[in-house]
Amino acid sequence: MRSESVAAEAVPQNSIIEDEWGRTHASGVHVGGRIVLNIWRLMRNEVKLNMYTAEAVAETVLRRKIPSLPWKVLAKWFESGPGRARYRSIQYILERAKLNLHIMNQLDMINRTSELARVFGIDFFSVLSRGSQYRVESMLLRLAHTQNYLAISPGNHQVANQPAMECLPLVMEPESSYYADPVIVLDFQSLYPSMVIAYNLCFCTCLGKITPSKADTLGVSSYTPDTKKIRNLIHELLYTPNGVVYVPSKVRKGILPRLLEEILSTRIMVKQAMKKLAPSQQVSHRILNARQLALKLIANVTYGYTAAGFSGRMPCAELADSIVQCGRRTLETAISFVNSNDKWKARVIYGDTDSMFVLLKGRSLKEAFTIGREIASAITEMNPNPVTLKMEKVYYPCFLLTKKRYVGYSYESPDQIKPMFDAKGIETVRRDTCGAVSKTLEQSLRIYFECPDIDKVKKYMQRQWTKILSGRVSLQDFVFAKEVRLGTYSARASSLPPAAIVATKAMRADPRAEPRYAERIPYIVVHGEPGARLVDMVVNPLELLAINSPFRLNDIYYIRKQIIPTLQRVFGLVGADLNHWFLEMPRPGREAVGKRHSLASNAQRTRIDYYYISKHCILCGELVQASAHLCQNCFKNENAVATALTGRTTKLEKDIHHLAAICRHCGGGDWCIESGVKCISLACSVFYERRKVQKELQSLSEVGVRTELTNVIHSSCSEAWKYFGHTYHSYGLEPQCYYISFI
DNA sequence: CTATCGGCCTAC
DNA sequence: TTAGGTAGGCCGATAG
Repeated sequence: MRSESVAAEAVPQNSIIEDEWGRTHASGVHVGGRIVLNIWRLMRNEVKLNMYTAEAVAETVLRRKIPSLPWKVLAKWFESGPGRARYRSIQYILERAKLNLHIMNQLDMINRTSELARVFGIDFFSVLSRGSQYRVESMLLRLAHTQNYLAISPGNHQVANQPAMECLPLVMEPESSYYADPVIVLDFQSLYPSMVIAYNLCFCTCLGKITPSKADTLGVSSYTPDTKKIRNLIHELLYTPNGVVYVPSKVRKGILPRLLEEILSTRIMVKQAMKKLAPSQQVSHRILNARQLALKLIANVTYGYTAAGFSGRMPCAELADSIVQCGRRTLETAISFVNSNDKWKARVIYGDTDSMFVLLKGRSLKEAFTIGREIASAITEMNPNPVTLKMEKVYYPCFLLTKKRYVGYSYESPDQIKPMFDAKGIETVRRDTCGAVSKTLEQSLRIYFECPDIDKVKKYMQRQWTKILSGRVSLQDFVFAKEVRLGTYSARASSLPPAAIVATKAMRADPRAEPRYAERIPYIVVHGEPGARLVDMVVNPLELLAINSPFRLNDIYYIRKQIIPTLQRVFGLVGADLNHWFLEMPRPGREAVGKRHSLASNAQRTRIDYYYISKHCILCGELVQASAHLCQNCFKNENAVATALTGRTTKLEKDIHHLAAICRHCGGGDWCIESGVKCISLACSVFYERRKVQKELQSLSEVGVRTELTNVIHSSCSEAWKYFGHTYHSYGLEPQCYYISFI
């Protein structure tokens, strides 16, 4: 999203000094007396997307497709003088400007931001422009004043010299496996705020470390505890597992516990108020929901404030350690309680910071819910207020892969009929893989969860690989998009990351293509010369989508480096060997001619695929030599060729007509001032489909007149065909469509 | 082939 | 002047 201002007039940009912070945080547009919102930056926090172009945001937020026209086309239209074309170019820009308002409206940004401002007690723009420390301080300071505390902030050197934090949250190493039995997931609700309240942990209740170390500091200030006095009173004090002592609340109630108590109890009140609302009171419901979310947010970042060692204004390592260590002890106690309680015959198989995964071997879903509730209330009972263990869900079945990575079918109540597909940390929820990986992974997991028969997964995957190898796929599923931060990359590294390579290449052609800091730049992997590194094989998707592109999708890279390793990590746990599945797979075109290949020759074939450009006969799908359109058999049968070509061409022309009609309606405008649709939105599936059909049509039109010539020349130069486009040109041939793909 | 590092993204 | 944290997995590249 390039134009993001909600501003009438902008001062020249060079009058503002753009420093590092401005580059990474500001909007780039400054208007006196106005608040300028960078909607692109706002959207990054609002919705989780692969790319944040206006088209992508409009599609998810507004459920509306909008066109993306190249600047070149717009400029040409505008310069064509008064008339329909110029009108269209202006209308296009106006539509984009209005889009900003629609998006802001749809997401209720202004009201929600205002609500945050009210809850935290800060001004509107600070909600968006400043960090969470500011919010915590705002609330903390206000409360501290009522208790007659005076706030004095430490200096930079004091913050820098504070002792390092020593305590770590508990992250269990899971028993990586497939679990066919119910696994209940229990969470401590707001664990860290609960610890602060339950144990009265605060800056103002901390007496320091009782086990004397070299420390003559507490947090950022110099302080030496009177250990003798403290030891004498130890039975009246609170002693946390990291060796720090706090006064109990009856002696002095801490500011932090008081603040968090108010936040949590207010949140409960707000949630109760929400339940009482009539269905017609939607506006009030939205406001109350925004309010309770704001309260949850502030409760959760309060711990971060005490632990903000790098950037913090008032961190306290001992306090932060106490919070972490109390939390850890709470979880560890709960885990060993479950493990040692024979009546449940349960075993904790994983836990992270505040959560517990409990395996109930041989039990039913219903029994799991009963036992889960028993465990939750038993452990809540064991702990001081307001510590609460809640049964979140039951996985049935699930895979635990590694720390922070798991996936399962989840049930939130015993009467739930249809389970939810719930994945954490794996490729289905990550944005550093492409659609081909996340979709095949999710689908094969669903297949396996529905019926744990690995053969079904195998069949499914082999079908997908066949589709990929024969090009019957949308290139949209092969686009990676990763954040690029130019200027932050290590000078010692041999090359930039792939997305940065593509970005800098675009900047060489046009300096205005410089990406925003942390903009997600799309790229796609194409075939390269033998031994090429990944960074040598990445291009802008538009380069591959161009009608006369010399590039070919590196299907083997996607299968062998992306899809297989990802699925292997999951299904390897149930004995699958994905590489073997791939090698024994019937190859595209092979079935058609009834040939069977041994494993060895398939392995060899795979290597050849990797190094040499090959493609498929447009009629039977048989693998053919680079840029030949037909296999030998089809080539010989002239009549069949003529009939097939005519039929295929007619169908494709119908397809392209249909697709163009969709594109004409997109955005409510007719963009066909010239012939052909000009939109190049990488967020739009229709664009990929349109290019695919166009490419095939073009090569079909060529095949009739060029077949003979192409076959002759290419049988003689196939050895030289190693350096894709370059060699091709040296033979005086127009680069044709290499990406023919259908069966 | 293994160890290590930089980069990216996620869980909590 | 601005700026919550740590743990942790995995890819790709390079050095040994």
